[in-house]
Amino acid sequence: MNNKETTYSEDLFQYIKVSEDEDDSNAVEIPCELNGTLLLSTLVAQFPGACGLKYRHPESKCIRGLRLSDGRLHPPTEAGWGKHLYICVFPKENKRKMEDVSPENSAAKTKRLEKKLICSDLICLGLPWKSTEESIKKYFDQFGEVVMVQLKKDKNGSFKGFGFIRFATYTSQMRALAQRHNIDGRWVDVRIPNSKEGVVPQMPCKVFVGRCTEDMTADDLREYFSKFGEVTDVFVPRPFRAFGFVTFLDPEVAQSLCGEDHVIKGASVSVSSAAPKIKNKNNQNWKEESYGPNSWDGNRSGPPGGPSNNGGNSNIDSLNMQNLGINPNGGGPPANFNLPISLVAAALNQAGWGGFLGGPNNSGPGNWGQNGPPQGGNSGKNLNNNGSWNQNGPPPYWNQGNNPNWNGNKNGNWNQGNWSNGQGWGGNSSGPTSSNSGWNKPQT
DNA sequence: GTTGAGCGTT
Repeated sequence: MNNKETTYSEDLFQYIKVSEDEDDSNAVEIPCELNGTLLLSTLVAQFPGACGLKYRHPESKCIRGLRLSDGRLHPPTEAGWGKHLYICVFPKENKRKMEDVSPENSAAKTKRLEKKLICSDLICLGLPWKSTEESIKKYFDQFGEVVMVQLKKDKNGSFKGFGFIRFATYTSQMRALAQRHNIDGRWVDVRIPNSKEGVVPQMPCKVFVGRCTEDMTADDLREYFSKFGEVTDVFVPRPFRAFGFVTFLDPEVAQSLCGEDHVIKGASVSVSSAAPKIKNKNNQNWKEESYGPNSWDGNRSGPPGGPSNNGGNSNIDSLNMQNLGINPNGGGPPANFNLPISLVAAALNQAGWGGFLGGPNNSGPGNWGQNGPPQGGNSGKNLNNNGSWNQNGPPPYWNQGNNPNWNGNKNGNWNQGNWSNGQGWGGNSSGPTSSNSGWNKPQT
């Protein structure tokens, strides 16, 4: 593909030795990419909080830093990585040992970590009654090492249906937060606990990709951007809108790409923050230019035929805060949102909330109620206190009227109509797909 | 014994 790949061809899948200091007894061998670079996300997966690499040059005896670009660390020379022991670089305020990530920190260390919290406990809501700490640990081990599971019980010792987990690494946590969870047939919400609001940094993982051409599919974007880091979601609106969204597992990868131009399928696309533009706080009309870096409107951001105006004030500042990494209310829509929730959901899902807002997005809803896809017909209680969907799902009008694309039936199930048939949300990887089946599955 | 929105005896 390029010269570097040729140059480093002997080093395909090469592992390099990385340690936190010059003592290599704790070194970890981590894999490089095909083109000879090392993804920062790969490094961070093993060394949470790491921001770079350095090594001691054998001749000069000096410490040399490695070049970091586009979320990738580059080998020190054209000859490749050599046999050096590479040493992690941590942000100055965050210099610490791996053990510090564990919850058993001293108070002083914990305080120092507050500036850049690596992991948080995560709350798991809606766990099956039959869950045990062992079974929950076993389930979440697929996302990375689970260092804590606490299932909450009442005074009688009976399980209350929720609990807390903690991963060893931020990457594992991100991975778990980035998708839905079906445990023993139940949809389980995994979220940052309310108690961690505003404490745990919620960096935006989603970028806006502008100047897309019509022949660029979600798969094209995924394939291209995967070389920078693990892609957890891609959204390409159809009909053609000349933009898309790509969500990375690692927010640092997302940030590193912002402001860059990239060539995909012979066309230059621009990558920028997915944070929505603020136009007019009052009377948001969700039309052209009112949202998104390059203009996109609320009408088309949801399935065609969805509600088209809001009829109320909105709290877009909160929305943007979320996109900018501020998490005022635990990841759900602002509690005082006055927009029709359908629009909010449609817009937010594309505005960078993919991993945290429930909705047709394979980042997965942390916030759908226990019944998974919304059930129709309710008395207006559509949001719980966190602004998440409750069991009743969105308002009845999602399922009524002349909006066949929102739902082909009125019984409130999302498993029919066009959610998965190529219209509206369907037809791209952001809608309910086989990889996130369960949109169709009622929960008891 | 049943149940299904929530936020943790640290």
